[in-house]
Amino acid sequence: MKRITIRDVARAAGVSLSTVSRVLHGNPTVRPDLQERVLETVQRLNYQPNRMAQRLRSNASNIIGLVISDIENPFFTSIVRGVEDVAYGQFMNVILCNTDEDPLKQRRYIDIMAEERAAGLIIAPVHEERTLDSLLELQKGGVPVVLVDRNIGADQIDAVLVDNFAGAYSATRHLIDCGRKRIAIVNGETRIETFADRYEGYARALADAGIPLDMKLVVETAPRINESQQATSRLLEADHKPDAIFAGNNLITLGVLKAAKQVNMTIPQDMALAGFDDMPWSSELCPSITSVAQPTYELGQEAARLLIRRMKDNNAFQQTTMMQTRLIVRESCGGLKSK
Amino acid sequence: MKRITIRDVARAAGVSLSTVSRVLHGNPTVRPDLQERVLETVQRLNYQPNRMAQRLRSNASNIIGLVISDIENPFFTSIVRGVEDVAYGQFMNVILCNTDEDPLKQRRYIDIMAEERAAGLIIAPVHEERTLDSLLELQKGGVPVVLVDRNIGADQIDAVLVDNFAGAYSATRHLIDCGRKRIAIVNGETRIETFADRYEGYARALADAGIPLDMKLVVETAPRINESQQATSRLLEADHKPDAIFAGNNLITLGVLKAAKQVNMTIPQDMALAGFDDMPWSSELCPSITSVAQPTYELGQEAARLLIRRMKDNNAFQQTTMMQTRLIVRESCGGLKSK
DNA sequence: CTGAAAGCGCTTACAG
DNA sequence: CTGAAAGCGCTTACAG
Repeated sequence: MKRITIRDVARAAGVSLSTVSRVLHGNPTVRPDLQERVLETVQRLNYQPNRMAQRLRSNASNIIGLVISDIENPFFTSIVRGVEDVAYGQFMNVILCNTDEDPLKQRRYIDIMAEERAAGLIIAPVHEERTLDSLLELQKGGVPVVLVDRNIGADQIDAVLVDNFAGAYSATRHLIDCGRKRIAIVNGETRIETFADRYEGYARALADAGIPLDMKLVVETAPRINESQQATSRLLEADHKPDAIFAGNNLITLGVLKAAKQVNMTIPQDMALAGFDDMPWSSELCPSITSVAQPTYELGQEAARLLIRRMKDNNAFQQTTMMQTRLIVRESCGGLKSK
Repeated sequence: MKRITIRDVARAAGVSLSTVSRVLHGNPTVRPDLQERVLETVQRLNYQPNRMAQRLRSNASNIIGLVISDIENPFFTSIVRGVEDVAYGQFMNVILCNTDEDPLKQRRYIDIMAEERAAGLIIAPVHEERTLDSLLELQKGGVPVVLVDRNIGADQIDAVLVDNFAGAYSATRHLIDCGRKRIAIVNGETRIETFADRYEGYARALADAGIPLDMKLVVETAPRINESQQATSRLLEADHKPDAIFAGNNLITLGVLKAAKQVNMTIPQDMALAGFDDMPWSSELCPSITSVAQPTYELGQEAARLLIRRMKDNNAFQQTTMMQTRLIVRESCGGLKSK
């Protein structure tokens, strides 16, 4: 099963390696008849260049690496679509890696992208000691990098971010406006920037309304359905129950719903619920869920645009794009309390 | 920004290239003191081998390519998790590509995987003239291939499949048992094997119950929320409405729900609904949805296992694993009609 | 046990 | 306009 090489083509077409290579790269200095003969031979032998060899020489590829942290979170898959749609418009291909919030996997995938000579890297990073350094190194090595969704403290790397603080503030404020007093937060781990920002927004909204922060109402959990359901169960079985929950993302929202059902609490009567991420099913849930919509697809698009911009001009000034969220009010918080 | 090469290491450590290479590959014939010196130098210079060059020579990688057709469909992302978990156990990395059901993109990604010298390929293929051939070619070229979810007619390629026919049959049968007479199907395009099988299961269940097939109740749509919502709207605004709908996948189910709400039809009173794919939110919807659960995670695991098996023994007999579904009955079909 | 050399499949100055 | 040759960074027989 020997592969056809450029040498085979050259021999079959009766020309030199150089000529074949030139034809393949659209070099115009080749005599038309030779060009045709080469093209015909390439077809006939079904020759496919060996990219390893190509890249060993010239170091380029048309692959964009996209590293996300949870493939099962629709937030990220929507970003993927945004990236892909812009990338395809530029004839780039997108390759995806899922780190699962695991610094080890992240490191492996960053290495792979470097070694595969990706044309660029878009990453929703897990913060970890060496992450920033390795990204900066990658960038210095000629692979443009764009951060998406999570700022790991670099004003040296282009980034596309969401105003998580403001989003969480608006949701919490809404719960307060609905007359809730004991507002809990079930949140992802605050070692992850987005969740830290959401916590801050929540805390600030409470403070601004003169509601003291009760740490018994602050729950941190892995941002997944099962884990957050269990964490919420513990919260709801404890002594002083909350009369409202702000959920840190869409998976946590589902976890909270399941936990509430389990202990027979009715939403919004017994407890209000607002959550981050608006999903296609948010409006179809029982009850429909008030949620903070993020511009996920647009995040992906913008990240790809920034990356391509930097691929074209590696000296471009660093740019951070910040996008706002939108609160979508539905049934899960009850009505507003009239003043 | 010149990269450190093996030559730099050799020079710095005062040995030959060969020796460095041997140390890096754990070749035991190297004197311990030299070995240590080399290792120390590698560390100090932060040397990372160039994979392009490595693979140009020895053709191996530890990357499994995983090609799916819709990154936004939770069915596929759950498969991804299954593949990853098994792959990591074998120290393989997984790289994902999203074809979007587009034969062109699929072709590009298959090529990329071939050119990147992936150690193996798992694919949920879009059926298209050349797909099977290119996969067979890849396999002959030494890259093991496993089909997942979709059989494109190859008993020459290992495959992990779901019994879509039986799943669709059981859901349709259930709707019949609930006393429904005018049962529609809103399905994905039957050019895709899974949807074709589901259609067959639906049709057979009707036939077995002596209910004539009414082609006005057979709707084909892109298997996405918006498209299926629109298609369902047209169905529900037409003359003789259905009294039940069988939805071809989880995204279509959401589309049907939205369409029903739009025309003020109440489920299950005005119309029953059962759908393929059980999702975390299926139980929280309004009403909770009767659905056909697929072993998604297990599909991914088994696919990875088959792939690794073949990587170890390229002469293994072809194997097809068929998995069954499970009908989960909830509120959306109303109660069973007692006989 | 170690080094010099060939070669993987390409691209690209360099001559002509 | 075209070819011969060098070289990308490795690995691996082949000598010693």
